[in-house]
Amino acid sequence: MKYYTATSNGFRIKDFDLRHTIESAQPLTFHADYNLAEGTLEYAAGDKVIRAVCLGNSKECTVRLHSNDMAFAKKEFAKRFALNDDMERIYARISTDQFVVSAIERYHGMRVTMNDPWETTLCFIMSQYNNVKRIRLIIKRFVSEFGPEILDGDGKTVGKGFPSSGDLIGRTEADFRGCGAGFRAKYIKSAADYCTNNLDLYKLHNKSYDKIKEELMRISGVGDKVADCIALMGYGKMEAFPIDVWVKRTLEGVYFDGKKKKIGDLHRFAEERWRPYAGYAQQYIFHGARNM
DNA sequence: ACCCAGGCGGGCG
DNA sequence: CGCCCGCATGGG
Repeated sequence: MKYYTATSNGFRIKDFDLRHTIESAQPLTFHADYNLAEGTLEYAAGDKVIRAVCLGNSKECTVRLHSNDMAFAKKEFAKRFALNDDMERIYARISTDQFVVSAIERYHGMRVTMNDPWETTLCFIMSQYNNVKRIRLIIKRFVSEFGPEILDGDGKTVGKGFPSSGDLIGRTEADFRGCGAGFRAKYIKSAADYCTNNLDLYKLHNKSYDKIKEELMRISGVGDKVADCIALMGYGKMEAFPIDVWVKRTLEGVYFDGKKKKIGDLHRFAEERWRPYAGYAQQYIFHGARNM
């Protein structure tokens, strides 16, 4: 049973909502350009620019892709937007109470995206003690300042790619501060060096959630919460349940009568309640909480 | 003007 | 261990 079908230049997809996915503050959405009125999206992936138009509704929609490498674009889009996720099964599992059910109703079709591990790492280091609007501003500056040029077939520049860790080697903390990274600049510098020379993020995919998190937390500037975000949105580890201020406040308010709980206790609660899709529950709780 | 933002590392008891 | 503090910067 497939939840989407490929067409010559795109997909027909069930239970997919581009808008809610883009607005839910995931790595791709920090640098992609999205036009709500037109339903259009443009983003860089690898050394390509991909454009997409989404028509229809969250139950059933059509995505038309534009790219000079359609095979790559289809593969990238399907992976990035988690088109293989069985949303009916996921919704059935995490619909444990009215709070989650109403969040699913409001944001039906929102996906937990699968992003490049380094892209995810940089984005979430940038997210600490920051707000979504400003994260977007800073990440876009990083792309335009440090990202490699993307060329079309005729050698003309059509955009900038997301800067790899190697692209940041040779840049200084001051360069990153110049983009508005602030006190996070030292973490970015350290992480770029570490991920270029000491830790290959692209060799962790087949490792366990625990092992991946342990490796990620060796990066300066990556703690428990950011590591969970990377495990979830960079490696697709659904047992990851990032607990930020929004999620913590919401869990305490909805499930613990407003009483303060320890992060560890909340992790155990979420794991028990929503496994193996705790990550999806988190994304709906987070997005729901932020929009109240 | 003042306050806060998808936390983290470091220092302290 | 747990707790508390400072941290750069742009927008409300």
